[in-house]
Amino acid sequence: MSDSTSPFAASASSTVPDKPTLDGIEAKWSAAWEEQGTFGFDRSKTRDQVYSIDTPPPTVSGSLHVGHVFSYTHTDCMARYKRMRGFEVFYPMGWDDNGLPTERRVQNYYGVRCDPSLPYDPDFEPPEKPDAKNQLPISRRNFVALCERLTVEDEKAFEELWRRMGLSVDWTQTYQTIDHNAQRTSQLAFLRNLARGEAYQAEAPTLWDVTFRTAVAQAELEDRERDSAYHRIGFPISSQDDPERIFIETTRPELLAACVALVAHPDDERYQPLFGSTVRTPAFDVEVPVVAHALADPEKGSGIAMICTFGDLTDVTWWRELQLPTRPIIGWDGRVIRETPAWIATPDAAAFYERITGATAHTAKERMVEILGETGHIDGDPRPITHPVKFFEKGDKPLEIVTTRQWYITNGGRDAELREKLLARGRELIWHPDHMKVRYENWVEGLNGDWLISRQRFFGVPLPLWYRLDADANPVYDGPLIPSEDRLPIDPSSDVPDGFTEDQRGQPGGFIGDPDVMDTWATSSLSPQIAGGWERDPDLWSRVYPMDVRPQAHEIIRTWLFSSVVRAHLEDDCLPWSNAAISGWILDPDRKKMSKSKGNVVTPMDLLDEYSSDAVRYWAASGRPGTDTAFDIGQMKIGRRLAIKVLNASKFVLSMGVVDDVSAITRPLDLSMLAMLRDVVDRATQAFENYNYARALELAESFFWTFTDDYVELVKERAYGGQGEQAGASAKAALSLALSVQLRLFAPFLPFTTEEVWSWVNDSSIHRASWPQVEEFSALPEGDPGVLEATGRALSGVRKVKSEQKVSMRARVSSAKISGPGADIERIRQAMEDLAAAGNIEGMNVTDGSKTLQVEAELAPVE
RNA sequence: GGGCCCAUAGCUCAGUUGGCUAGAGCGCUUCCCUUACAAGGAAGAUGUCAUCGGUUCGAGUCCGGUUGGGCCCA
Repeated sequence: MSDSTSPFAASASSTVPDKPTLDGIEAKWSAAWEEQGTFGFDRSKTRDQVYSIDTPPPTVSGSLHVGHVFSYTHTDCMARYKRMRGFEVFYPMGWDDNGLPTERRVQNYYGVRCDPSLPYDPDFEPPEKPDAKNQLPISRRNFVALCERLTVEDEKAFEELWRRMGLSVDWTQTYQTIDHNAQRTSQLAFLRNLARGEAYQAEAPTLWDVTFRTAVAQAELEDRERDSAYHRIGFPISSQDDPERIFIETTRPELLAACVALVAHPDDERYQPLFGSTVRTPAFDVEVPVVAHALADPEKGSGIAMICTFGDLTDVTWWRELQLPTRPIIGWDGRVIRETPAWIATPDAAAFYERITGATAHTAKERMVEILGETGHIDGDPRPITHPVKFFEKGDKPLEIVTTRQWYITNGGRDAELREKLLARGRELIWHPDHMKVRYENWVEGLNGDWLISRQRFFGVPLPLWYRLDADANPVYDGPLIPSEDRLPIDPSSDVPDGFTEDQRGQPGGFIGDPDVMDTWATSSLSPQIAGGWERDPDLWSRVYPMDVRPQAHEIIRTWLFSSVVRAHLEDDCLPWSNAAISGWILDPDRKKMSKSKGNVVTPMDLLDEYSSDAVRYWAASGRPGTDTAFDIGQMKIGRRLAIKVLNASKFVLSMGVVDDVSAITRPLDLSMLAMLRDVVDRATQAFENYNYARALELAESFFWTFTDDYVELVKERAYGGQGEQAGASAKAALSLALSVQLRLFAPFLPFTTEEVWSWVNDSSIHRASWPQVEEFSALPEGDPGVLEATGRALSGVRKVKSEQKVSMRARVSSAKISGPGADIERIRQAMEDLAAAGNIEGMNVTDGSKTLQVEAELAPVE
C-alpha cells in the first residue's frame, strides 16, 4: 500500500511514453497481474479483513453474450474497490457445467444420446460426422465423459473473456459445479439434510416433462399462453330412470378415461342437487361422484368440471383434499399407457380405450373427440380459447403430471414455521436495490410444496443412495443404504454399498442404486460451500464464510438465491451472505431483452477489440444496480474517449514532474480544485459503500472533465514556470495529488488504463494501492471550491467571445472586462493571473456589479 | 387477478434528506491544428420533468388517481 501522504511512490523513476495508447494494454496487464499474483487471495487474513464474493458460475454451454460483460463488470468494480479499501478479496470463479444445457449441447455437438441401459465402452470415440437427427446411443459413463470433454473447451472461452475484461478473479480458486469437490459437497449436504429429516422421499404427483423425461420443480415452471378449446361433453346421470345429462366443458378430453369425479362450487345452485350423487363417464362408463369444492369456478365453462388424474395442479388439489382415487393413464413418455386400466370394465369401454392407447396426448385428444362424436356424447363444436399452460422453462411440450417416487428437501412450502424463518432471512439480507426483496417474499409466500430435487437425467450429481432389493428383487425404499461421509462422492450405479458386493447389484436380496441425479440448483445452491471449502478446508471456510455478497440476476431470485438461503439456513442457521447485488438486464435499442433467440446478441470479444476493455467496462459500470440498461455503443465510445483522455492528461501532469510535497500547495485555485476533489472522494466512497458503483463513476468522471477542461487549462502556464518557481510548485504539487487521487477513483472502472499510467511512476499495482481518503487532504489549508467554479465560468466567457469571433483559442485578448456578483468577483481575483494566462489576456478589468457573471473581451489586432 | 419498478432534451441517462434559473454525454449547429490530447478542443441551440389532483412558504422529488411501458407471481 502506498504512503497516503505521497501521491506516488517516490522510488519509481518516471517513464512517461511520448504517445500513450490503449492498444495492447489488456494483454500486457492481464499477463502482469497473473505473473505478480496481484489478485491472489492471502489466506492469512481473518474473516473481518476479508471481502468474499459468491461468484455466479456462468453456464458454460451457453453462449457468451454482452450481458456477461455487463453484470460481471459490476461485481469486479466492487471487488476492486474493496481491495483498495484494504480488504483481502476472496473472488473465486466457478463454471456451471452440471445439467441439462450441457446435455443438450453434447447431443447436438457430438450427435449422441444417453441410453443408461448400455454398457460402458472404454474405447468409445464420438462420430466424426455428427448427425444430430440420428443420434448414436451411448452409455451413461461415455455420455458424461463427453460432457466433461466439451465443458473444458467452453470454460476456456469464458476464462479468456474474463481475463480480457480484467476481472480481478483469483484464478487459482476455480470450481466446476460437476467437479469432484462440488459432487462431494452436494452429496454431503444432502446426507446432512437426510440425517436431520429435511430430505425425504415421497410418492406424489409430479410435474413431468415428457421430452426430457424428468421431473421438474416449481421453481422451473413457467406459464405460456396457448390456444386450446373447450369441448362440451355430456355425462349421463347414474340413476336408471333419468335421461338427463350433465355437461362439462374441458380442454383435455383425452383424459376422460382418467376421470375420477365431477366438481362444482358449493354455492352453485345449478349443481347443488347433484352433490352426493354419481354420474357415468361417457364411452368408458365409469361411475364417478359429483362433489363440491370452492376452487370450482362457476364462471368457467359450464361451471362444473371433471377431475382427472391429473390434468392440472387444481386436479391435484382436489384429489388431495377430497380424497379421490388415482387413475393415471398418461405414462412417463407422455403417451397413453398401453395396459388397459382395471377401472375400464366393459368390453365396449375397453375397445374405446384400445383406440387411444399408446397415443401422445395430442393424438389421444383427436381420437377421443372422434369417439365421443360417434357415441353422441359431445355437444356442438369445440369453442376456441387461450389459456395459460405450465411448461418446463427449458422444454417445449406442456408438462404432464405423473405420480412418481422422488426426493424432496424442505423449503417452507409445506411448513409455516420454516416459511416464516425463511421470510425473516429475506428481511435480514441487504438487497441492492432494496425493492428486489419483494420478489423473494412473493416467491416464498407462494410456495405450495417442498423442493423436488430428483432429476431423471445423466450429467449431474447422483443421489448418493442405494436401496435394498427384497426376495423378488423389488426395491425396498424405506431405509435407503447410505455411504459413509468419507466415501463421498459416490456414483451408486458403479459404487457398491458397504456390506454388499458388485455381483449383488439387481439380484434378489441385493441392492440397486438410485438412478436419479440431483437438480442442478441442489448443487448451485451450495456455491458458497463449494468455493469456500466447507467440510474440506475448515481454515479457508473460517476466513470467508458467511460471505459478503451474492451478485446475480433478478430472474433467478426464486431459484438460485432462494435455494442458497434454504441450504445455509438448514445447514448453519445463517444467511450465506450479508448482501445480494441484483443486476439488471441488457436491452437492445428497441428496449427488448437481448437474447439469442431474438438474434440481437452481440459478441462481447468483438466489442472489447473495437473499443477496448475499459471502454466497454465504462458502459457496463454506468448501469445502476438492478436497472435494465440499453445496449449502447455510444457509451462505449465515450468510455474509450475517457480512457484516452486519462492517458493524455496523466502524461501532461507527470511530464511536469511529480511534486509530492503537499505543503507546496498554496494558491487559492489549487486549493479550490482539491477541495472539490475531496468532496468527490467523500461522496464516491459513500456511493460505493451503498453498492452504487455507477454513482461513484459518475462523480469521478464529472470532476475529471472539470479538472481537464478548466483547472489544467488554467494552471498550465503556471506549471510550466510562467509565474515563478513557488507558484509553479503549488500547481505541480496540486496536479500530482489530484492525478493520484483520480487514477485511484477510476481504478475499479478502468483497471487497464489506470494501471498503465500508475506504472509510469510506481513499482506496485494501483489495484493494491489504497482507495483515496479524505485524510489525504487533511494537511492542506481549507480551499474554497467556488474559486475554480467561478474562474472556470469566466474562462468560458472568454472562450465564448473567441468562439463567436471565430478565432483560435490562443488569440490574444487586449483587454477583458469581467463583472459579476461580489462573491464571484472576489473568487476570480484570487486566480486572476491564471485566468489571464489561460485566456491570453493582456489587460483585465474585474469589477463587482452585474447580477450575473459578464465577460467582455476585445481581441488584439492580428499582427 | 395480486405485487414491484419505470416515465426528465431528438437519443442514453443523472438529479441524494423537498430548496435559487432542472443537469451530463451523445447527436445537431458554428468554429479552432493550441507545446497532454484531431481517436482532440471551444462555444451555441434544445424541456408542458407522462397526466390529473393533493400536502407544503416551496414539488422533477412526498401522497392519491389516470395513462403508457417493463418485470415477478397466480
